[in-house]
Amino acid sequence: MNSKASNYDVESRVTDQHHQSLKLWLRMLSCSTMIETEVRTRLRNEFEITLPRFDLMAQLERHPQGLRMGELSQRLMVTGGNITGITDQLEQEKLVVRVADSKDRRAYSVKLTALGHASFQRMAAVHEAWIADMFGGLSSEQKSSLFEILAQMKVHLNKRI
Amino acid sequence: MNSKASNYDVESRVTDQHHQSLKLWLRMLSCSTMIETEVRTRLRNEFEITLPRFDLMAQLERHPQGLRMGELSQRLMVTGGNITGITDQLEQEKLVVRVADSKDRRAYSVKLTALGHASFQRMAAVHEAWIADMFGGLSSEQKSSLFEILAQMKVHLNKRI
DNA sequence: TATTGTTATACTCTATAACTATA
DNA sequence: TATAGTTATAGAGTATAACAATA
Repeated sequence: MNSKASNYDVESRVTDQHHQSLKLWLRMLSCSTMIETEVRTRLRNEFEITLPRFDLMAQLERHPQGLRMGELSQRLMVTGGNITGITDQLEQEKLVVRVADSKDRRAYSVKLTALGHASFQRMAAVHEAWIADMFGGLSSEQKSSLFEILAQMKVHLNKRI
Repeated sequence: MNSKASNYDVESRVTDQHHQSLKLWLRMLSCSTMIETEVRTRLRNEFEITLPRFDLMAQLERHPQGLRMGELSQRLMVTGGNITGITDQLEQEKLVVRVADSKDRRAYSVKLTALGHASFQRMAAVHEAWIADMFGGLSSEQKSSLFEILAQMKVHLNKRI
């Protein structure tokens, strides 16, 4: 085997691997975009809520003691100004409240109101059923396998991005 | 086994399945959002192009004979007005041209220019390397497996959405 | 009348940066 | 000074609907 042939093989394998990853990415993007678009549409049509507002409520549901604006900003991965806007809207609809922090007068804790909690429970149950239906084409084993692969993927992404 | 116990088991299995799907979806969304955000940022920083414009060029690269505005609208899954805007920008930069349709004077074919083709080739190679790197944490077998599972997923989604 | 594409407009989501109040 | 949050603004990205030209 001369070096030219060897180099060629290596390069062609690299290119094949590249193509495999690219095709995989396009397929993955297509699936998640379809689901996300559908979820956004249904949330709007059935509950008149946007996805970022739903996500903010989901965070508060998991943290009943409340979260500060800065924490919400980190968790939802958007800058502070946006959290102010989303929180304003939800507060206006009486779904969340800003509670003054007793120790730091610059800060607030945002909490779900009783109405917000009830409202989120109702939406979350329906939302979960939508997702279960959309993933219903996979066997339980396939879902587990997908879950594991994506876990590994995420670890790798956190190193590269 | 009485019917109450039996019902409870069924319900609990349903709920577990629901939770499994929901967790899976959140993980998948997180992975694809991370990749998509990173790709958008890099395209902007390194090539001063947005993702929709890159995607439109990718469609034209695959269809050298050109595509009509309506076809682009379908393929990119956005409404016509947006295609007009993206095409205007790309045409201004001499990357695409509108070619009058000889048979239907209402219609155009949009094609890549020589500059557009060369420019896309350069970007696509770098883009593909980014993706290969981001998926580099998975073995070839895991990628194949992910590819197959997503294929099945997509078939199912096309029935449900 | 129906279709192709354009224009006008508005809304959501996001980031950046200047700002206020407090630490 | 530094930090928590707000305000103001700008720019993607998208949809809807009215419109002109042509079929």
